[in-house]
Amino acid sequence: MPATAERRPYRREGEEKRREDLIAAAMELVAEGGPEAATVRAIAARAGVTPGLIRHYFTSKEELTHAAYRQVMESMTHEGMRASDMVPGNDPIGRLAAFVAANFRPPVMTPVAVGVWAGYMHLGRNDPTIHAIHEATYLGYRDRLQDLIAALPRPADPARDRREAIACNALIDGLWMEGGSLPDEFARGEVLRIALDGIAALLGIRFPASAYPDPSDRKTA
Amino acid sequence: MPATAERRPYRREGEEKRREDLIAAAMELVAEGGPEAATVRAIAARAGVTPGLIRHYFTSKEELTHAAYRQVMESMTHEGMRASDMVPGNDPIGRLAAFVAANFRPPVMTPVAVGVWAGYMHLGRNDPTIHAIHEATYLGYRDRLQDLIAALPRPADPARDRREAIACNALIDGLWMEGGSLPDEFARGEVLRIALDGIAALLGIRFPASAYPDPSDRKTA
DNA sequence: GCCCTTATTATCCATACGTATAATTCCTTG
DNA sequence: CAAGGAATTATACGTATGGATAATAAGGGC
Repeated sequence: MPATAERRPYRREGEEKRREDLIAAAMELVAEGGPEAATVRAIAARAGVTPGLIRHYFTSKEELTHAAYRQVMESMTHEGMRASDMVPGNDPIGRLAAFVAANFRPPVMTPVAVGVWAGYMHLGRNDPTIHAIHEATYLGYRDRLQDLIAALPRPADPARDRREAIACNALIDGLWMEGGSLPDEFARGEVLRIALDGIAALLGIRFPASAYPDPSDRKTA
Repeated sequence: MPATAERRPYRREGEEKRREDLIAAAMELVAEGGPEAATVRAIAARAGVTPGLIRHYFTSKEELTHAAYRQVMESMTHEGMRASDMVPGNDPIGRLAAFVAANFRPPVMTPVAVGVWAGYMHLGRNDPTIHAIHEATYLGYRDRLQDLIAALPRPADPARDRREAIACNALIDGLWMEGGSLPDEFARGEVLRIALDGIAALLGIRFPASAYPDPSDRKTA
């Protein structure tokens, strides 16, 4: 053992940036290889630090991975709500279309997001915190969708709205999963087009042509 | 250390039974806690043997878990095909309804099946064997669905059939996931009813009342 | 009823994991 | 420019994992 054991040089960073970097590194690794690939050592290497630092910012590795999971899930819901809230005027169909469309473009429909979701899905059955995050984001999403459906210009029927929200949510989930995990399987804009057509059929409405992606991308491969 | 170290007594079993037991044990553990819970020691304990025996029947732990995964996936596809093939006469709508219904009852829609599916889903991105099994069962399922849709009594339109098969597949997937992982969230038969209504809306058809579950179970909670 | 094959158990090994703690170096404050 | 504190690295520990090998006993063939 040489006495000249060189110690790795480093820079001090703000707490916020370090936490963000570690969460981002954990997200990437979970997306790539599932939760079991997001080891303390791998996360640290990806973030460019040494493993010990993780426990300086998080009381345990679990806390870090939970934070990463929550961030992915919340970002997805927030994207949809933000898009629908941006539609001006009293336009229930336009708001619904915007909400749907947000799910089928980055940053929501990406291999990373789908990978994280899949990697954590089964953990919710054993980990109460994961389960709580999953339930909160999942049911919150569906409730938001049901609100948009209930606002459509037609006779009120809460039981029907519930069933249709469940169906639309399932359709969006399935398409999002396929489109995000097999991006080369579909033409540009194809998944969104199928989603809008499907939701219109499920609800008995029509979306305006402006809600659809550019027709030049509509090729069905 | 006592010299009377008692060796565990055992019975010799046929190779077939031992393999089945080990696969079943691996399936259960994957369903309960994901692939990382299916350790060599846990599988052996569940099957009532000692860890060394696994390597006597399988060249590696991977080979065992792949066998378990393939068995779960193939059983799901076979259930749907078997149900639709059992419909007598030239009855495309009845065959489609039977295919759909098979997905929303045991042994297809169970927490175990959904757990195995979720546990292995993300592994397909790195493990070529898992990916091949996933792709074969997944696309095979969708092709089967598209065949049933193409057989409906209406003008032929392959491009439309493809889009509708993608949409129906996504709807079934999403509902199957929800219904299997949150069984207490839905009334008996509710998921199947929503699925049939949704697919009918997506395809512009109507299923006969006989395709639906017993009306006494239709309560919407 | 003995023996021999082999199914099964027991033990060992190298590795990787999460965590705890000690040692250092960067940066700010005066 | 000195000093102290905190951010970061380095090292060590206990445990669990998958796999390899040696020891044993169950049960069928003669």
